[in-house]
Amino acid sequence: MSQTVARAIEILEFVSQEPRNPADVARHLDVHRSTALRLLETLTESALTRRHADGRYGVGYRLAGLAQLALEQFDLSHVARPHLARLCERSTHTVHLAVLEGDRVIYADKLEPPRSVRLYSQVGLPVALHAAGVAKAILAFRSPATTERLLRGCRFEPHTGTTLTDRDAYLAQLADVRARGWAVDDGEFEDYVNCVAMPIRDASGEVTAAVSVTALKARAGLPELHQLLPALGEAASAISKELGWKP
Amino acid sequence: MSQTVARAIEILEFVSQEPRNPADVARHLDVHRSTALRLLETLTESALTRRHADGRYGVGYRLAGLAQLALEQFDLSHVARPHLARLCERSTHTVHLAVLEGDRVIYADKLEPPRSVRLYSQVGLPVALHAAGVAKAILAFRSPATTERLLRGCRFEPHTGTTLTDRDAYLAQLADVRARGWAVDDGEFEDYVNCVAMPIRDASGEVTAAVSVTALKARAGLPELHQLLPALGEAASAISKELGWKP
DNA sequence: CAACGCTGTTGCACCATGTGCAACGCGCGA
DNA sequence: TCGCGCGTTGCACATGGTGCAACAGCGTTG
Repeated sequence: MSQTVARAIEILEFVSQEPRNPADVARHLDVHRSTALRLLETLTESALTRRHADGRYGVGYRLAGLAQLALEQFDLSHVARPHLARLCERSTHTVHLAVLEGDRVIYADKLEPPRSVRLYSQVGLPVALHAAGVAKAILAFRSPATTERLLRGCRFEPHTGTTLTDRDAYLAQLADVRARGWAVDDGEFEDYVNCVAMPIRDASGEVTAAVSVTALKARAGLPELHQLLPALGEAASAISKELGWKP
Repeated sequence: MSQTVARAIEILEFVSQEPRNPADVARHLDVHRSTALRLLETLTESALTRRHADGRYGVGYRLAGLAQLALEQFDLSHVARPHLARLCERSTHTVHLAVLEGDRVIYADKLEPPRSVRLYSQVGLPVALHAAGVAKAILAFRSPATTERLLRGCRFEPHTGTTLTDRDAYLAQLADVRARGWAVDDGEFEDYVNCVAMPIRDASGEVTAAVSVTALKARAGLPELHQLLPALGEAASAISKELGWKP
């Protein structure tokens, strides 16, 4: 692991939220002002960041350009996108696509209905394996060996009153998910957000992705989200079939 | 300038074109295999890159996520986008938005009509100041001092038979651009590509951006592109007005 | 089937680079 | 006018980044 590269990446994350001046960046990284400036200069030279007229640094156009250039590498997202859009429109809630990547489950796409409250999730960030519906929807359909390996680094930290903090209880819930075909997040990561999730299968029938419908409990609780299971199932099934899955 | 960060960024550029295995990355950077692997591991840990099942590394979802997160920082692109889209549709050619950033002119947006031949330009990359229409459209309307400063690092390298390699001839052409209000690239960077460009003004009347219509000479030469000057002017003017410019 | 070449991986010594520091100038606010 | 915070630069040095050696695995070739 390269400390210097990790710092540069953290700068990108930091200034993506909003443009920041070099002193803010130095404080955020807990490094000297001259160190922050040198890292910013390197990122700016390649246009991943840019210096605004007021001296603050924000994200540069090359970040957008690289994302655009690499679009065709996000093949699953491409395939899934129209189905996610339809599900988002039908459900009027936030829809996520998540993928198993190495030892993590990462959000691969996110669609939000117009005028919705922004949820915490961001494309590219990993989920809390023990608390996220999409993670349960994936882990439930993996081999016990794989599930064990993925959970090895999981500390079952309590986030809310409903977070599962006991490994055995969690594995029991995965058995339920396997039986019924869908998973939930019952305010386990944030107590005012819940979701329902279903696995996506690839051409070999393996589960390495999942799709979910997420809402504020105040807007739609689990009972309302349960009504959306048919639509969620249709989306998950359509994506799976387009990936080559034959049920 | 941080060599380590620059290497990591070069890896991102390299694998954005297509996924690559670590040995390819090491060769590309001219570093040891273990160095390449360590840099890739750092990028992968933060999901800027990801490891495919076949061992190759491609771009990761976090790159897309950061670009999405930072969307609102590209305010000029937002303002310009609808006008660029209309111009692209009307002209049926590639449309670029470029901005002056520090001592460089960088492509900020690019729209291509369906089924068009891909041109070399990429969002986030700098242009050759002496050979690009958008650069001339910007430099022509900057103060002589700024133009001198920007051209200080310019070596007027010949790219094609029509590249301007003499500084004084270039400055004379900038005077023409100023007089008539638009610039051209007459196959100066690539001999089979030409364009027409116009400056965009901000609220204070300053020129820090430009818009262009670009085409293969085989599809549309300068005479055909000249026909598009009214439409180009409308787009440039509409964007300028939306930025607060009052003519 | 053995040999070879290439790749991925890891631990480690070492050196090149990244780092913080000091100093300075500037701008801003009290 | 003064004090403070920030941006910037040159430099000494500490540390992290680097290449190397060794190993295992895999695919190809003879």
